Amino acid sequence: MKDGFLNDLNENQRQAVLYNEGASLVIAGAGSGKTRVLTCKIAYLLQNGYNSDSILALTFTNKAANEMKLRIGKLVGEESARRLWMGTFHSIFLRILRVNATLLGFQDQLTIYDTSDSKSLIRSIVKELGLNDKDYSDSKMISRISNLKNHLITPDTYNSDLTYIKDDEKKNLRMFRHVYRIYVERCKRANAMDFDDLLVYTYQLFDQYPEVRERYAARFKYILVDEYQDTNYVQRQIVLQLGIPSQHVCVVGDDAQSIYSFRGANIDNILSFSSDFENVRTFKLEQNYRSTQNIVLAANSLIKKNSRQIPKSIFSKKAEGDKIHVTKLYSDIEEAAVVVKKIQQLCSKEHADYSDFVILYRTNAQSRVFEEEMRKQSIPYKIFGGVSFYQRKEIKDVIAYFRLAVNPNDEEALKRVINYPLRGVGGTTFDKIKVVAINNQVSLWTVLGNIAHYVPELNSGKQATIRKFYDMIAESVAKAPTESADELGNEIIIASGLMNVSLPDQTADKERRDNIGELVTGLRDFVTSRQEDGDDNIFLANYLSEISLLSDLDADTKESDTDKVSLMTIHAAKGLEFATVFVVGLEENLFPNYMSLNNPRELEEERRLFYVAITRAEKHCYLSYAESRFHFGKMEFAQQSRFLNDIDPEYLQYPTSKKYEAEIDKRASKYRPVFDRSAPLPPFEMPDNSPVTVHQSVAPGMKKVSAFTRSVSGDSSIEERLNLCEGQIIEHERFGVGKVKKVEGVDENRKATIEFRNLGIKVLLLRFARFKIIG
DNA sequence: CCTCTTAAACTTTTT
DNA sequence: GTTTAAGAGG
Repeated sequence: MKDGFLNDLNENQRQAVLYNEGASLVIAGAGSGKTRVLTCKIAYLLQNGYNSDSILALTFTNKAANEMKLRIGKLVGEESARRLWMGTFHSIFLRILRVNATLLGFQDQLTIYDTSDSKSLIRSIVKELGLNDKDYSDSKMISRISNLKNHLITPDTYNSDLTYIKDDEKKNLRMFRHVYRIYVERCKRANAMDFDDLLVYTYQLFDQYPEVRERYAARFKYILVDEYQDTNYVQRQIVLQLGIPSQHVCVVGDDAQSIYSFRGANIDNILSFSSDFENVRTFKLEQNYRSTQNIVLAANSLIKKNSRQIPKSIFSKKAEGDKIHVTKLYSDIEEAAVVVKKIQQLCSKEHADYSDFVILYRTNAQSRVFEEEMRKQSIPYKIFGGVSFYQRKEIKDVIAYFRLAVNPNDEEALKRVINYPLRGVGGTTFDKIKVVAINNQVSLWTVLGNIAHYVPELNSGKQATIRKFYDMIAESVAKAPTESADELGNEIIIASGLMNVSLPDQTADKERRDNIGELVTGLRDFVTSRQEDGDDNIFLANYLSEISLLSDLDADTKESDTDKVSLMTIHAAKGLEFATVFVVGLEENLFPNYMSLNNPRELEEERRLFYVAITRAEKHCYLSYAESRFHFGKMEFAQQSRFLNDIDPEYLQYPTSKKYEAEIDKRASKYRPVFDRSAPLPPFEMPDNSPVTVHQSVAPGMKKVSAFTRSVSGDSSIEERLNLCEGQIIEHERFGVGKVKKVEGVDENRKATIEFRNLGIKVLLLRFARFKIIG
């Protein structure tokens, strides 16, 4: 196709697309067609001599990358869009590191540690060093480490800098440097990288191997970066490493929408871009094509309250539109009910689609009440974020086995499944193995492979179980490089015994199995879709590196998912737009969040977050807050957010009419919280002649018995119990009445298989089991 | 020595 | 309201 798409651009947009002689900075206000500029620019480059694989386009979310690929595909054809190097910083760098990480002392099959893996490793290290986990909490450690990594401060640098060490002394974190050093060592020994490592090691690769850097710098003839205001120090450095030689770099961003400083993002990157490159041309996109004038003006008046920003004046030529509605409610429950009702109304009256609506909140925890209300009113909805599919326990279990097949040195995966399903390798045994591994500076896997040599004090039975586990994993390791991902995946699920585990709760058990089934389906889909793309050999390693960087936001939207109300955090909503937006929970301590109240910089970030929220709206924007809300399972009271006062009242509409107040009041009684939850409950009465005893409270010193325990008067003696025979009937303290099916073993190993009336078959170790022989 | 039950602690936002 | 650490029981 011709470059007809240039005609759809305004003057500034067109100039930004056409200028490709040197570095350029595009300051793009909310809704100003930023994505359009990026996609058109790439399409233009492709039509003017650049190949797909010579263009590098970096984004922050997979979602943004995929959407852009789709739009470029429409302009220039899917085939060349697919071959672009377009993706998140993390996924692109993983792709580079998978080829080059051996130079940095890694083996070729890298594992990615997600945040929970990192935390779990930190906890182990803190424990091993004998530090208390209050001062050295995993969250504190991980954020410190992340911060250091994002500023390219290695453990070596850290250890040789007295200012850091003195600072730690002052904060009573003297041992932190050891935690950091060991953490990095252990990741490396496990052949694993965390999210930050993907950036740090890429930087180091280019820094220590100039020929590698030159190769990639030459390959990427043009580099584009989306959301540049959200880049951190190391990301900026890598852009410099690759972009300085050619100067063909275009970054796009909006300082007003910088909302990731907690992750190390630095607004100054966008300000210093002009000095990082030569003769930078700057383009400003100030016309908002998304929202009505009222929304744009309201947002402008809000952001003006921030001190640091690049001057610009965003305007809209759309209709004036509604004012922004502000609603006060009694409780979080009422807030949910009113918002959902409003959506229903608008859908029936104005024939809006469900997908025109989004509910935005500050924290994921707020989604619950809305979810419940949507269910109750049977309105289709879709929650983004929160607990991702891949974060579910059963899925992480399966993935851990997959990870071991690809990289058996993966310590966190091994820790997770060495005793799941239960095989009798508990904490004590595992600790022994770990101590040996640390002392010998080898991985856990190495110890397991030669258990008799490393841990001779383990009895032969334990050694045998461990050898069995080792052989099972070793078999999958052997097959991983040659067998297709879906085949091997299925084999592993069977061999691991994960499907033999059943949960006591039937619904939970079914859900668990369904989820594993869904994972298997997903794996098969992944393999077939890759095969359709012409890749014949798809291994578990490919699958893992694909999913390790996926978040739930990226979950592919199925056809059936189209017409639904969206629920998400404001962070997740960046880059999206909706006809009608509800921003909920506008209360002090929640939004702005209490964590940021003491720090003016963080408070400004919260305000930018609010700015992002409002500017998602095309036509209607509703703000609401509740005077009371459940938090930590307790009722808490709140005041309206200071941010509501930051918007020029000219653009706001408070519902002041008498009629409205009456209506709210009427509804309120329905949702008004019950305040006397703490009042004493009436005594719980048990039916007469029940053998069940209820202990509501236990006097100090008394043995505690849980409620509803069937009391057995006097167990049989140990001799009687050890002489138990087949066919006898017993009554167990907890399990109730059962019949002895089988007795085996001698002396202290003597066990009985017993069929209980209510609970089915159990095996009891007679030395320990407490029961009474009743027949 | 392992496993189940109970207690405590915690939640900002994400690759 | 939910997930992880310590204690008791088998």
